[in-house]
Amino acid sequence: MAAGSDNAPLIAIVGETASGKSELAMQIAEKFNSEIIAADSWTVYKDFNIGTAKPSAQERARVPHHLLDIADPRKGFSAAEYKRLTVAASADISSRGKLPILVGGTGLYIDSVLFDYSFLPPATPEIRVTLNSLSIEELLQKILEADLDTLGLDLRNKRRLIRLLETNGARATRGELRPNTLIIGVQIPHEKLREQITTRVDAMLTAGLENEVAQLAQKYGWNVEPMKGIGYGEFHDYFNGTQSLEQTRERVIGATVNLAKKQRTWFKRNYSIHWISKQAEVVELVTTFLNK
RNA sequence: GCAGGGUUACUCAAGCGGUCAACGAUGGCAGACUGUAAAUCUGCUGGCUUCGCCUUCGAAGGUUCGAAUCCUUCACCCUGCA
Repeated sequence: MAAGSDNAPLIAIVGETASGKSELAMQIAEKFNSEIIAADSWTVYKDFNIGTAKPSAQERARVPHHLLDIADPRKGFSAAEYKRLTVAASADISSRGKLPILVGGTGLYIDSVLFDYSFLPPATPEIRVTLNSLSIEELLQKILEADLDTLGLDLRNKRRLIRLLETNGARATRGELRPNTLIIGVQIPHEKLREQITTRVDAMLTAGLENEVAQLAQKYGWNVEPMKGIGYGEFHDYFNGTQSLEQTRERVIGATVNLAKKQRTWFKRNYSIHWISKQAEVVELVTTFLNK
């Protein structure tokens, strides 16, 4: 069966960071003979463990997890690669008679799979470097000269302009929601989320986040992509001595809260999500879905 | 007690007679989003019956056609001399 035409049942559990979706997914997975596919742009990187809240070895022993530790921090990663690997993993899980559960908070990655995004060819590094050095005005000038259609494009977002030039004006497309898919959204009150984020950041610090960051900085330097992520980048000033550990902690918490907000905004526009607040509802939803 | 500096919207901070409901930053809210997405970008952020009106720039008076901007007094804070 071609990966793209795989129509076996698929469940996606989405939500803000620290909303409790991972634990929920574990329970559903154990109950329904499933395997989990992480839908997270940071847990794909190997060696970045504590700060990304990556599932532990014990959790992975309880339920098989896919798409973790598959990217080299030095090389970066992309949504297109994510889609390809996830579609394949999902088909593989289904072919073994198990239920794939997509779990995560990276909206673009999730939607790329659920709505069959058609990614355009990747950029060539040399061209990107060149385009990156240009100003927005210069990029617009080039777009004008190439007579590319800018309809609906955010002309103030440099990355979008560069991408338009790279694809020579081609636009990617988005399909309908994948058939036989159940999307569950975990939502909790803002106040409670903030509490859980604080608790989780403190747990990360207790688990040795500082030490992990120090080692990763040593191994990869501060410029690799995942090093700029929440829970890592904030430590740069701390190791420089210009910021206390408490200030670092607060910055990490603040950045996480902001991330949660952005995630909420992304998921809000997806009307196919079944938002739930109690776990009991989920078992019922999944049961009904599978018996259809 | 004398001399000088300060008091601006949630916070920080510009403004120094009209173009000021008041630059900017942070914070907050909302949104966009297809090969960097924990990224990148956008809008709003005194009140309201929102092409306009109302109430603001420590307080109260005053000068002026017109004041956050000038003058007087008062309150509080900081600095130097006592």
